[in-house]
Amino acid sequence: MVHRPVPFDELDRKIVAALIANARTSFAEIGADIGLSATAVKRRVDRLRESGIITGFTATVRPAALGWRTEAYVEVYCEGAAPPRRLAEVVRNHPEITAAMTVTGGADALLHVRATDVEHFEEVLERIRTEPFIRKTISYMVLSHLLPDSPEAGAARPAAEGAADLR
Amino acid sequence: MVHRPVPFDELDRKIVAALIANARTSFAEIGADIGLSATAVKRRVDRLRESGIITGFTATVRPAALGWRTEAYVEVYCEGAAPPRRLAEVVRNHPEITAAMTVTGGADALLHVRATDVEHFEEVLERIRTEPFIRKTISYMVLSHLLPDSPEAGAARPAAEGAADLR
DNA sequence: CGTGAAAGTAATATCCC
DNA sequence: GGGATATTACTTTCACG
Repeated sequence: MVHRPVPFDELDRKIVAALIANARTSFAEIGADIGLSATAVKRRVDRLRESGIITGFTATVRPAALGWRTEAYVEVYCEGAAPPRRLAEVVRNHPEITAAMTVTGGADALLHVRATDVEHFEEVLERIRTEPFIRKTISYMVLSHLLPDSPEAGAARPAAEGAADLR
Repeated sequence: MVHRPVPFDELDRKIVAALIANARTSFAEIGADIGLSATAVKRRVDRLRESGIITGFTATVRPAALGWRTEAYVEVYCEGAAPPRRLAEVVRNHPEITAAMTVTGGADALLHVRATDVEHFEEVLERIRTEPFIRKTISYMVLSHLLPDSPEAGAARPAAEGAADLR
Protein backbone atom coordinates (compact mmCIF):
# COMPACT_ATOMS: atom_id res chain seq x y z
CA MET A 1 0.00 0.00 0.00
CA VAL A 2 3.02 2.28 -0.22
CA HIS A 3 2.86 4.73 -3.09
CA ARG A 4 6.04 5.77 -4.77
CA PRO A 5 6.54 9.49 -5.26
CA VAL A 6 5.46 10.38 -8.78
CA PRO A 7 6.48 13.37 -10.90
CA PHE A 8 4.03 16.14 -10.15
CA ASP A 9 4.59 19.60 -11.54
CA GLU A 10 2.86 22.96 -11.57
CA LEU A 11 0.66 21.94 -14.53
CA ASP A 12 -0.49 18.82 -12.71
CA ARG A 13 -1.30 20.97 -9.68
CA LYS A 14 -3.46 23.27 -11.79
CA ILE A 15 -5.21 20.32 -13.43
CA VAL A 16 -6.01 18.78 -10.06
CA ALA A 17 -7.23 22.13 -8.78
CA ALA A 18 -9.48 22.53 -11.81
CA LEU A 19 -10.96 19.07 -11.38
CA ILE A 20 -11.53 19.56 -7.68
CA ALA A 21 -13.33 22.81 -8.43
CA ASN A 22 -15.40 21.04 -11.06
CA ALA A 23 -14.93 17.40 -11.91
CA ARG A 24 -16.71 17.94 -15.21
CA THR A 25 -14.46 20.64 -16.62
CA SER A 26 -13.52 19.51 -20.12
CA PHE A 27 -9.93 18.68 -20.95
CA ALA A 28 -10.02 21.35 -23.65
CA GLU A 29 -11.08 24.03 -21.16
CA ILE A 30 -8.45 23.02 -18.63
CA GLY A 31 -5.91 22.99 -21.43
CA ALA A 32 -6.88 26.50 -22.56
CA ASP A 33 -6.39 27.77 -19.00
CA ILE A 34 -2.96 26.28 -18.53
CA GLY A 35 -1.59 26.29 -22.05
CA LEU A 36 -1.88 22.66 -23.07
CA SER A 37 -3.90 20.77 -25.66
CA ALA A 38 -6.84 18.66 -24.58
CA THR A 39 -4.83 15.59 -25.49
CA ALA A 40 -1.99 16.54 -23.18
CA VAL A 41 -4.42 17.26 -20.36
CA LYS A 42 -6.11 13.89 -20.81
CA ARG A 43 -2.78 12.13 -20.71
CA ARG A 44 -1.88 13.85 -17.48
CA VAL A 45 -5.26 13.13 -15.92
CA ASP A 46 -4.91 9.46 -16.87
CA ARG A 47 -1.50 9.41 -15.23
CA LEU A 48 -2.79 11.21 -12.13
CA ARG A 49 -5.49 8.56 -11.78
CA GLU A 50 -3.17 5.63 -12.39
CA SER A 51 -0.70 6.93 -9.87
CA GLY A 52 -3.42 7.24 -7.25
CA ILE A 53 -3.21 11.00 -6.83
CA ILE A 54 -6.72 11.41 -8.18
CA THR A 55 -8.81 8.61 -6.70
CA GLY A 56 -12.12 9.39 -8.36
CA PHE A 57 -14.82 11.86 -9.25
CA THR A 58 -17.84 12.36 -7.06
CA ALA A 59 -20.93 14.48 -6.72
CA THR A 60 -21.17 16.60 -3.61
CA VAL A 61 -24.53 16.80 -1.90
CA ARG A 62 -26.00 18.74 1.00
CA PRO A 63 -26.64 16.01 3.54
CA ALA A 64 -29.40 18.12 5.08
CA ALA A 65 -31.20 18.12 1.74
CA LEU A 66 -31.22 14.32 1.87
CA GLY A 67 -32.62 14.24 5.37
CA TRP A 68 -29.37 14.03 7.35
CA ARG A 69 -29.78 16.98 9.67
CA THR A 70 -27.76 15.81 12.67
CA GLU A 71 -24.01 15.45 12.82
CA ALA A 72 -21.63 14.63 15.63
CA TYR A 73 -18.12 13.56 16.48
CA VAL A 74 -17.91 10.68 18.91
CA GLU A 75 -14.88 9.69 20.93
CA VAL A 76 -14.77 5.97 21.56
CA TYR A 77 -13.06 4.32 24.51
CA CYS A 78 -12.44 0.57 24.44
CA GLU A 79 -11.83 -2.17 27.00
CA GLY A 80 -8.13 -2.94 27.13
CA ALA A 81 -6.14 -2.84 23.90
CA ALA A 82 -8.30 -2.06 20.90
CA PRO A 83 -6.81 -3.54 17.74
CA PRO A 84 -7.56 -1.16 14.85
CA ARG A 85 -8.61 -4.18 12.74
CA ARG A 86 -11.38 -5.05 15.18
CA LEU A 87 -12.37 -1.42 15.50
CA ALA A 88 -12.65 -1.11 11.74
CA GLU A 89 -15.01 -4.08 11.68
CA VAL A 90 -17.26 -2.51 14.27
CA VAL A 91 -17.28 0.77 12.41
CA ARG A 92 -18.39 -0.88 9.19
CA ASN A 93 -21.43 -2.28 11.00
CA HIS A 94 -22.94 1.17 11.33
CA PRO A 95 -23.68 3.00 8.10
CA GLU A 96 -24.25 6.24 9.98
CA ILE A 97 -20.51 6.37 10.71
CA THR A 98 -19.16 8.39 7.81
CA ALA A 99 -15.56 8.64 8.99
CA ALA A 100 -13.55 6.89 11.66
CA MET A 101 -9.95 7.08 12.73
CA THR A 102 -7.61 6.29 15.55
CA VAL A 103 -6.23 9.38 17.24
CA THR A 104 -3.77 10.53 19.85
CA GLY A 105 -5.18 11.41 23.25
CA GLY A 106 -7.26 9.34 25.59
CA ALA A 107 -9.79 8.03 23.10
CA ASP A 108 -9.16 4.91 21.03
CA ALA A 109 -11.04 6.29 18.06
CA LEU A 110 -12.88 9.31 16.78
CA LEU A 111 -16.03 8.79 14.73
CA HIS A 112 -17.94 11.16 12.51
CA VAL A 113 -21.61 10.26 12.64
CA ARG A 114 -24.55 11.50 10.62
CA ALA A 115 -28.15 10.91 11.63
CA THR A 116 -31.49 12.15 10.47
CA ASP A 117 -32.31 13.79 13.79
CA VAL A 118 -31.41 13.68 17.46
CA GLU A 119 -33.61 10.64 18.10
CA HIS A 120 -31.85 8.75 15.35
CA PHE A 121 -28.48 9.83 16.68
CA GLU A 122 -29.37 8.52 20.12
CA GLU A 123 -30.35 5.21 18.56
CA VAL A 124 -27.03 5.01 16.70
CA LEU A 125 -25.12 5.80 19.87
CA GLU A 126 -26.90 3.05 21.78
CA ARG A 127 -26.17 0.64 18.96
CA ILE A 128 -22.48 1.53 19.02
CA ARG A 129 -22.33 1.24 22.79
CA THR A 130 -23.73 -2.28 22.52
CA GLU A 131 -20.68 -3.45 20.56
CA PRO A 132 -18.59 -5.94 22.58
CA PHE A 133 -15.57 -4.01 23.67
CA ILE A 134 -16.76 -0.41 23.55
CA ARG A 135 -16.48 0.94 27.09
CA LYS A 136 -17.75 4.49 26.72
CA THR A 137 -18.38 7.24 24.22
CA ILE A 138 -18.27 11.01 24.42
CA SER A 139 -20.24 12.93 21.82
CA TYR A 140 -19.79 16.39 20.39
CA MET A 141 -22.77 17.48 18.37
CA VAL A 142 -22.02 19.79 15.48
CA LEU A 143 -23.91 23.05 15.88
CA SER A 144 -22.87 25.08 12.86
CA HIS A 145 -20.20 25.01 10.19
CA LEU A 146 -17.68 27.85 9.99
CA LEU A 147 -16.46 27.06 6.48
CA PRO A 148 -18.42 26.45 3.30
CA ASP A 149 -18.09 22.69 3.03
CA SER A 150 -14.78 22.06 1.38
CA PRO A 151 -14.39 18.91 -0.68
CA GLU A 152 -12.03 17.79 2.06
CA ALA A 153 -8.84 18.12 0.08
CA GLY A 154 -7.94 20.30 -2.83
CA ALA A 155 -5.02 21.78 -4.65
CA ALA A 156 -6.04 25.35 -5.02
CA ARG A 157 -2.83 27.28 -4.61
CA PRO A 158 0.89 26.66 -4.60
CA ALA A 159 2.07 25.48 -1.21
CA ALA A 160 5.06 25.16 1.00
CA GLU A 161 7.56 22.42 0.26
CA GLY A 162 6.02 20.38 -2.50
CA ALA A 163 2.47 20.14 -1.24
CA ALA A 164 -0.48 21.27 -3.31
CA ASP A 165 -2.82 23.37 -1.21
CA LEU A 166 -6.05 22.35 0.39
CA ARG A 167 -9.38 24.20 0.09
CA MET B 1 -30.53 30.26 2.85
CA VAL B 2 -33.51 28.08 3.80
CA HIS B 3 -34.22 25.37 1.28
CA ARG B 4 -37.76 24.26 0.69
CA PRO B 5 -38.38 20.54 0.68
CA VAL B 6 -38.28 19.37 -2.93
CA PRO B 7 -39.83 16.26 -4.43
CA PHE B 8 -37.25 13.51 -4.21
CA ASP B 9 -38.15 9.97 -5.20
CA GLU B 10 -36.47 6.61 -5.50
CA LEU B 11 -35.17 7.40 -8.99
CA ASP B 12 -33.57 10.61 -7.76
CA ARG B 13 -31.96 8.65 -4.94
CA LYS B 14 -30.45 6.20 -7.40
CA ILE B 15 -29.24 9.00 -9.64
CA VAL B 16 -27.56 10.75 -6.72
CA ALA B 17 -26.00 7.48 -5.60
CA ALA B 18 -24.67 6.85 -9.11
CA LEU B 19 -23.14 10.32 -9.33
CA ILE B 20 -21.58 10.07 -5.90
CA ALA B 21 -20.02 6.76 -6.90
CA ASN B 22 -18.75 8.34 -10.11
CA ALA B 23 -19.49 11.92 -11.04
CA ARG B 24 -18.67 11.15 -14.67
CA THR B 25 -21.20 8.40 -15.21
CA SER B 26 -23.08 9.31 -18.37
CA PHE B 27 -26.78 10.09 -18.26
CA ALA B 28 -27.37 7.25 -20.70
CA GLU B 29 -25.65 4.74 -18.42
CA ILE B 30 -27.52 5.92 -15.33
CA GLY B 31 -30.72 5.79 -17.33
CA ALA B 32 -30.04 2.23 -18.45
CA ASP B 33 -29.56 1.21 -14.82
CA ILE B 34 -32.74 2.76 -13.52
CA GLY B 35 -35.01 2.52 -16.54
CA LEU B 36 -35.05 6.10 -17.85
CA SER B 37 -33.84 7.81 -20.99
CA ALA B 38 -30.69 9.92 -20.88
CA THR B 39 -32.84 13.00 -21.38
CA ALA B 40 -35.00 12.24 -18.37
CA VAL B 41 -31.91 11.63 -16.25
CA LYS B 42 -30.40 14.93 -17.35
CA ARG B 43 -33.56 16.81 -16.47
CA ARG B 44 -33.57 15.27 -13.03
CA VAL B 45 -29.89 16.03 -12.48
CA ASP B 46 -30.49 19.64 -13.55
CA ARG B 47 -33.33 19.86 -11.06
CA LEU B 48 -31.24 18.24 -8.30
CA ARG B 49 -28.55 20.87 -8.88
CA GLU B 50 -30.97 23.79 -9.03
CA SER B 51 -32.66 22.70 -5.85
CA GLY B 52 -29.32 22.51 -4.08
CA ILE B 53 -29.39 18.79 -3.35
CA ILE B 54 -26.39 18.23 -5.59
CA THR B 55 -23.98 21.09 -4.95
CA GLY B 56 -21.27 20.17 -7.40
CA PHE B 57 -18.90 17.62 -8.87
CA THR B 58 -15.41 17.25 -7.61
CA ALA B 59 -12.31 15.12 -8.00
CA THR B 60 -11.21 13.21 -4.93
CA VAL B 61 -7.50 13.11 -4.21
CA ARG B 62 -5.28 11.36 -1.71
CA PRO B 63 -3.99 14.26 0.35
CA ALA B 64 -0.89 12.24 1.21
CA ALA B 65 -0.08 11.99 -2.49
CA LEU B 66 -0.07 15.78 -2.64
CA GLY B 67 2.22 16.08 0.31
CA TRP B 68 -0.34 16.48 3.11
CA ARG B 69 0.74 13.69 5.39
CA THR B 70 -0.37 15.06 8.74
CA GLU B 71 -3.93 15.47 9.92
CA ALA B 72 -5.44 16.51 13.24
CA TYR B 73 -8.58 17.67 14.95
CA VAL B 74 -8.11 20.71 17.13
CA GLU B 75 -10.46 21.87 19.86
CA VAL B 76 -10.41 25.61 20.24
CA TYR B 77 -11.24 27.48 23.43
CA CYS B 78 -11.89 31.22 23.30
CA GLU B 79 -11.77 34.13 25.74
CA GLY B 80 -15.31 34.94 26.86
CA ALA B 81 -18.12 34.65 24.33
CA ALA B 82 -16.88 33.67 20.89
CA PRO B 83 -19.25 34.91 18.20
CA PRO B 84 -19.30 32.35 15.39
CA ARG B 85 -18.92 35.20 12.86
CA ARG B 86 -15.59 36.20 14.35
CA LEU B 87 -14.50 32.60 14.62
CA ALA B 88 -15.31 32.04 10.96
CA GLU B 89 -13.08 34.98 10.03
CA VAL B 90 -10.17 33.56 12.00
CA VAL B 91 -10.65 30.16 10.43
CA ARG B 92 -10.51 31.59 6.92
CA ASN B 93 -7.10 33.07 7.69
CA HIS B 94 -5.52 29.63 7.83
CA PRO B 95 -5.69 27.59 4.64
CA GLU B 96 -4.59 24.47 6.51
CA ILE B 97 -7.97 24.42 8.27
CA THR B 98 -10.08 22.23 6.00
CA ALA B 99 -13.20 22.09 8.17
CA ALA B 100 -14.38 24.04 11.18
CA MET B 101 -17.54 23.96 13.24
CA THR B 102 -18.99 24.96 16.54
CA VAL B 103 -19.80 22.01 18.76
CA THR B 104 -21.40 21.06 22.03
CA GLY B 105 -19.08 20.39 24.94
CA GLY B 106 -16.44 22.59 26.45
CA ALA B 107 -14.73 23.72 23.26
CA ASP B 108 -15.95 26.70 21.27
CA ALA B 109 -14.99 25.10 17.97
CA LEU B 110 -13.55 21.99 16.43
CA LEU B 111 -11.13 22.33 13.54
CA HIS B 112 -9.89 19.80 11.05
CA VAL B 113 -6.34 20.67 10.07
CA ARG B 114 -4.06 19.26 7.39
CA ALA B 115 -0.34 19.89 7.31
CA THR B 116 2.56 18.54 5.33
CA ASP B 117 4.28 17.12 8.40
CA VAL B 118 4.45 17.50 12.15
CA GLU B 119 6.71 20.54 11.95
CA HIS B 120 4.24 22.26 9.67
CA PHE B 121 1.39 21.30 11.97
CA GLU B 122 3.18 22.85 14.92
CA GLU B 123 3.66 26.02 12.93
CA VAL B 124 -0.05 26.13 12.07
CA LEU B 125 -0.98 25.57 15.69
CA GLU B 126 1.23 28.42 16.83
CA ARG B 127 -0.28 30.65 14.17
CA ILE B 128 -3.80 29.79 15.32
CA ARG B 129 -2.87 30.35 18.97
CA THR B 130 -1.65 33.82 18.06
CA GLU B 131 -5.12 34.89 16.96
CA PRO B 132 -6.58 37.53 19.32
CA PHE B 133 -9.16 35.71 21.36
CA ILE B 134 -8.00 32.11 21.15
CA ARG B 135 -7.26 31.00 24.71
CA LYS B 136 -6.10 27.44 24.24
CA THR B 137 -6.19 24.51 21.86
CA ILE B 138 -6.21 20.74 22.33
CA SER B 139 -5.03 18.64 19.41
CA TYR B 140 -5.84 15.10 18.43
CA MET B 141 -3.54 13.83 15.72
CA VAL B 142 -5.05 11.36 13.33
CA LEU B 143 -3.08 8.10 13.40
CA SER B 144 -4.92 5.88 10.94
CA HIS B 145 -8.24 5.79 9.14
CA LEU B 146 -10.68 2.98 9.84
CA LEU B 147 -12.86 3.54 6.78
CA PRO B 148 -11.88 3.89 3.14
CA ASP B 149 -12.28 7.62 2.70
CA SER B 150 -15.93 8.15 2.04
CA PRO B 151 -16.93 11.16 -0.05
CA GLU B 152 -18.46 12.47 3.18
CA ALA B 153 -22.07 12.09 2.18
CA GLY B 154 -23.74 9.71 -0.19
CA ALA B 155 -27.05 8.19 -1.07
CA ALA B 156 -26.16 4.58 -1.51
CA ARG B 157 -29.11 2.70 -0.09
CA PRO B 158 -32.69 3.37 0.93
CA ALA B 159 -32.89 4.78 4.43
CA ALA B 160 -35.18 5.32 7.35
CA GLU B 161 -37.78 8.04 7.11
CA GLY B 162 -37.02 9.85 3.91
CA ALA B 163 -33.27 10.09 4.18
CA ALA B 164 -30.98 8.78 1.49
CA ASP B 165 -28.11 6.81 3.00
CA LEU B 166 -24.58 7.89 3.58
CA ARG B 167 -21.45 6.02 2.48
C1' DC C 1 -42.95 13.50 -16.61
C1' DG C 2 -41.66 10.93 -20.08
C1' DT C 3 -39.51 9.89 -25.11
C1' DG C 4 -36.68 10.08 -29.37
C1' DA C 5 -34.05 12.60 -32.85
C1' DA C 6 -30.75 16.12 -34.29
C1' DA C 7 -27.11 19.33 -33.43
C1' DG C 8 -23.24 20.70 -30.77
C1' DT C 9 -19.26 19.15 -27.71
C1' DA C 10 -16.25 16.36 -25.54
C1' DA C 11 -13.63 12.02 -24.91
C1' DT C 12 -10.66 8.80 -26.84
C1' DA C 13 -7.41 6.40 -30.02
C1' DT C 14 -3.98 6.82 -33.44
C1' DC C 15 -0.28 8.91 -35.69
C1' DC C 16 3.40 12.32 -35.84
C1' DC C 17 6.82 15.91 -33.88
C1' DG D 1 7.12 14.90 -23.11
C1' DG D 2 3.53 17.53 -26.52
C1' DG D 3 0.18 18.34 -30.69
C1' DA D 4 -3.35 17.25 -34.63
C1' DT D 5 -6.73 14.71 -36.41
C1' DA D 6 -10.62 11.33 -36.88
C1' DT D 7 -13.90 8.52 -34.70
C1' DT D 8 -16.84 7.51 -31.11
C1' DA D 9 -19.61 8.89 -27.38
C1' DC D 10 -22.03 12.21 -24.59
C1' DT D 11 -24.63 16.35 -23.68
C1' DT D 12 -28.04 19.45 -24.85
C1' DT D 13 -32.01 21.23 -27.08
C1' DC D 14 -36.38 20.66 -29.08
C1' DA D 15 -40.74 18.79 -30.75
C1' DC D 16 -44.05 15.82 -29.08
C1' DG D 17 -47.17 12.11 -26.21
